[in-house]
Amino acid sequence: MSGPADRPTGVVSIKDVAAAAGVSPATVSNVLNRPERVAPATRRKVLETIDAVGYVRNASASRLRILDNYALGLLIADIENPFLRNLAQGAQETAEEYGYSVLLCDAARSTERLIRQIDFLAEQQVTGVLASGSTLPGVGDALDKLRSRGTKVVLVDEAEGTFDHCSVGVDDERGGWLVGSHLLELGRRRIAYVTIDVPFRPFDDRLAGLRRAAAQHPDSASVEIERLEVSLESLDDGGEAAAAILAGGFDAVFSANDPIAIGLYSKFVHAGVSIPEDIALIGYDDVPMASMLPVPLSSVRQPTRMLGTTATKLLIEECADDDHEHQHVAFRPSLTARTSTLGT
Amino acid sequence: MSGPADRPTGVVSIKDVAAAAGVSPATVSNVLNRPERVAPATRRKVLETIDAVGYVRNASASRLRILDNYALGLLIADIENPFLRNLAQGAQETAEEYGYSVLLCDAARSTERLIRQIDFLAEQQVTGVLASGSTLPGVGDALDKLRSRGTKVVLVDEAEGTFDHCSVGVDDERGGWLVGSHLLELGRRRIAYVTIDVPFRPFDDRLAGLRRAAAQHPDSASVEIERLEVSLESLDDGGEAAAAILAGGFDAVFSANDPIAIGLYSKFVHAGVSIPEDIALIGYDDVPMASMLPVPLSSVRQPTRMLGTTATKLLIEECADDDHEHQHVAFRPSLTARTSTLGT
DNA sequence: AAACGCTTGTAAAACGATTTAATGTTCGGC
DNA sequence: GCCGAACATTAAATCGTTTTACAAGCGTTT
Repeated sequence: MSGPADRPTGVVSIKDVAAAAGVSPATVSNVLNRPERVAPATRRKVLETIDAVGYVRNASASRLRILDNYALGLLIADIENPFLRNLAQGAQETAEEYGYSVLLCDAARSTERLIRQIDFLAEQQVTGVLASGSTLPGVGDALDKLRSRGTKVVLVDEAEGTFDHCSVGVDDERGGWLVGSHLLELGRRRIAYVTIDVPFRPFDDRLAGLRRAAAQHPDSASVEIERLEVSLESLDDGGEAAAAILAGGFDAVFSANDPIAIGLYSKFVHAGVSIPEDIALIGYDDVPMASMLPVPLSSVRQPTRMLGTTATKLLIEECADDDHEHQHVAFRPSLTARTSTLGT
Repeated sequence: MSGPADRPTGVVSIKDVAAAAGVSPATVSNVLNRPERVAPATRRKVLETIDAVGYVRNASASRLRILDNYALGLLIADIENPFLRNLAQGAQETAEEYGYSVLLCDAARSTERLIRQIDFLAEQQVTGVLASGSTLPGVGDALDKLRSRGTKVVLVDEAEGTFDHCSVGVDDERGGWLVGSHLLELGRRRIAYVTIDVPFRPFDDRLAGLRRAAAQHPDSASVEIERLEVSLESLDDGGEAAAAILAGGFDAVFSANDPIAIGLYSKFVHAGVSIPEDIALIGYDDVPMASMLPVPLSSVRQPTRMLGTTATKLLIEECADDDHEHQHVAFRPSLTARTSTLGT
């Protein structure tokens, strides 16, 4: 499958183009970067030559000279997480819109890899980084080091607001509160909160919100909330949790994310429990699958895509503006009530 | 949050380190790249200095000089697709293992963006590219151009085998055949194949395999196969398809992927149809959710992760070896039978 | 005709890391 | 005390692109 006469001899540089077009390298560079500075006839000839010899700009050389490469790093702790994935897509799109290129890094749940990716981005001299997972051990330090070198950093999925950087997050406490209010309004009183067996800030915040809703309830004395755990490694095997819930006489289950909820749903169906008559069930994240279950699952939706676009805009603004005020934006989650809590 | 006295003045280069350590830049470089060539005492001092001044290697400068940067591009047509996502993870892991860094590019279903990403990778001078989506219009040409510049390219999710590159894929025709054989063996005769409304090679291959299984059946005259479509944009709204299936008197449904199958499942449950007594249901891809449904879904599992690792190994081998024989590896899918076809 | 401005084009010096070839240094052996 | 080998270090060239400062050409104005 031979194209035109192959040019096996290494890379073709701007000098080769210059020679072939009978101009100087500087002119070729001008054609590429400030076309208005070169006469139309010359410009055309150079462009033709570029096409003919198959020249492609060497980004390394360019960046070396330029110093700002208009590249952003997008640090995703786990691309399997739909929250982060949507966020990444919003970020990618926005960056593109503003003419920035994006280096997408997935740490696949490994803290160690996340830190390696930070080092990688540092070596790549990206202008800014959009980072998730900053609360993982060691990650915050690595990001601080990055920032001290002048790289702009915006944190995502982290609503705290006292550090010297921008951040964008969702108000998880409010999300939990929404769920609590919803369940209590429906008359549920014994609520199980099912979460994972490793500490994870957002999940804890959701529980706090749930508890606040309970405390605010007029009949708060009658409300009971219990925290249960499932193993992070085997979400689909929430068997013990399901058993504990059935044995515990709960009339509602709030699970810290949708996959857990769906696993529980399946267990409940097998046990002959009807949702929501016997037990109301609600998840978090509103994954596409939630609305597709036989009993559509109530869930809390987060404006993930917008998180990504907003964070990216903040980051780009910080990269462009020298005097820049750090901002902390917290988005509000919204509850989508479906059959699994409302009934039909 | 100030660490040690910040060094706001731009980047610290190898020269700065050299000056601070009282050696020449060459020595610093040697410490970094061939530590055995420098006396232990000097080495230690240089390393300390690097740490003290916070030096980070400038990848652009390094790559410019080196020419081979041991970087691979990972071109993913759609990171939402679990098949490609798993593949990407396998690839990433393997690349890491061999000391290659990875530039992960997600085209988010846009052909135009995919092509831009190819150009981006070309400018980055990556050594090789692992590409999906090569059958999309224009992508093949862009990859050819890349290859003509000397970049190694391995195709994924593409079982064809006559071009001048390696490729790795799954035998989709066989996958369809497995499903057909399974359903026929269970006594099903009127089979609906539900796919999306845009042409997609792997999905068509699955149908072909299904038809072959039917043709091979001793009682092939009694077997009926019909192809139905759902809109790509609204998988969860396969309402018409579900209605058509119920009206059509089918006793089995094979859907081209799991999300479609799960959507249909939900519709069937609402219509009071029991699975698999009235209609057997089987999907494709074996997503985690498949086994979590109240009626666990039969599906076809592809060795996606291994696809990624194998493809990456081929790519790296091609990058390292000058004389390299192109290979075409086709993996075999396997059927996981669950309640949705077997019953209890 | 001299002076000026405007348009095009170019030579040459960066950018930071690597590497080759050469220069110092040290030290054991005689 | 001298020679050569082995070791440690370095000066300088190089990678490809961008940019600054300048030169050349040419038309217009005075």
